Amino acid sequence: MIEAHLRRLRARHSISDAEEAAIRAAIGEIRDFPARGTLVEAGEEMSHSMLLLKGLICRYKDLSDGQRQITQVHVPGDFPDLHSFTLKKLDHSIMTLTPTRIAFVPHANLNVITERYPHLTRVYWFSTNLDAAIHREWELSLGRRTALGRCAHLLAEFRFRLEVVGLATKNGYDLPISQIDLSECLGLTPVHVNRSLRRLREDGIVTFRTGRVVIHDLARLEEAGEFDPAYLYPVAVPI
Amino acid sequence: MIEAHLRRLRARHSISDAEEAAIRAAIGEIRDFPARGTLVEAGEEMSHSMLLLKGLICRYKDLSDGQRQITQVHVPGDFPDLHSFTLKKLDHSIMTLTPTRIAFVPHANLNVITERYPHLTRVYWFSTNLDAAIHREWELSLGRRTALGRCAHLLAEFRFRLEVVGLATKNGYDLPISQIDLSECLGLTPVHVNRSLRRLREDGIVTFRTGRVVIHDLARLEEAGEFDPAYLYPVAVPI
DNA sequence: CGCGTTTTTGAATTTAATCAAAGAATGTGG
DNA sequence: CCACATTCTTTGATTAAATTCAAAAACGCG
Repeated sequence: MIEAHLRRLRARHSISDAEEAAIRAAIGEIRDFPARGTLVEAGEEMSHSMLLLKGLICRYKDLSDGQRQITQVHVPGDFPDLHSFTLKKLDHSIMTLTPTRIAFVPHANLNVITERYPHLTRVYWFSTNLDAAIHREWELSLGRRTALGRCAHLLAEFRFRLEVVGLATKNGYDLPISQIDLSECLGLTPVHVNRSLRRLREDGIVTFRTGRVVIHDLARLEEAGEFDPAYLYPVAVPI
Repeated sequence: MIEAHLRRLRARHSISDAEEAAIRAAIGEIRDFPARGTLVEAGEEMSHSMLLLKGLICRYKDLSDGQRQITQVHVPGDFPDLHSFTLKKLDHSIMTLTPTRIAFVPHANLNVITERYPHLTRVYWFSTNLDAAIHREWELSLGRRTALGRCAHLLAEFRFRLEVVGLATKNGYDLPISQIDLSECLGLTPVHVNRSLRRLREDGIVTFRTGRVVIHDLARLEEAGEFDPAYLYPVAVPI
């Protein structure tokens, strides 16, 4: 059930049996949610964090004219609002992109972890710092990459993150979201995303269609987006 | 010496005498650095974190063609690379923008804090989560705000963060950096930043000149940037 | 004072947004 | 299972925003 999460943690750190037991003990209710539903509104007071078991969700912020910026997309195994444990009120909203299954982890249980399991606390701290590293890479995309580069980079990032939890190969992965969703990640209009994707397709690099990403040439995809996975910390780091 | 840092922490959380002592005990060497110098190169292995006592520094990432995106600017009292405690290798570089004074905090000492001071650990975890919240707001700026809105928002954010540590008033603050630096924060060219700043000045909102920001109309500045300080967590949150 | 950097401005170009509308896919209720 | 409605994708034409190129003016430092 939380296998994807453990796999994600163990990709970077060693987790002892006692720590795994502590994680399992911290988990409360498990619930399913339909696609495109609000999970948390910005400013809401949180008393639990959510562990994503299945599906895709995103965090986003809106401007007053309705323009939306998705600040991060989460894949199974992620702990999308672990930061609410210390922030309490979130500065952003969270919604499902696809049907999802979520495990709720009460903050009281996370507090027990910080009191009794310093190493596991550091591992979870690392996890929120990894989220911040992804934010920084997106800042680079939004601020400096071209439309084509942004699209390529995002598709490469998703592939890499999904592969860590066994949901992608070198050749492709399921991504059942719309080009509108992509445009809200990329700071572009849906029309321009569509044109950029056409270009990537016509150049024989990648095809995104009907909820699936088919990669024709991974090397060229990563090159087009200047994707370097170092910011995703793929290597184990003892802490 | 670390008064700005304590002030910043205590703006949000209560710090006990024992915790303050633990912070002071964790501090190692203190050094001064000139303006525009590299403090850390991306990918470098870190064994300490840096506490900014005086001056301004930034974190940034470059593309291969030399384009630079500054992902965050740090003000006195900030712990700019506290995240290196868990990440070890940084995904970005760090440089000084102005002459600075920095206190080095060995990771070994931070480790002691996580083993012995769970509450202080949560406070520092909060601190890195606050950094991530700033990243998200910058993603919104870079992805969706207009050039004018980005400039206004950034100047409003700097004012707010500097006021927390007593370095800004409602009327202005020192900001001894160039328009080129601003353009690297904002994902714009220096030329366009210059034009946006002229517009803000001619509209009687704010003047940025010779290292100083003079605010003519704070309400209109924050309105122009749709600045809402909620993401900076100005209110105390018990954790 | 003189040199290098930064700021400022103008003109031309490029990129991406906007507007508009036709097709394709998806989901729903009958 | 089909018909219809809705949403999403795709394309073309036009407009707007920001970049690029160029050069002069101002500033800051040694």
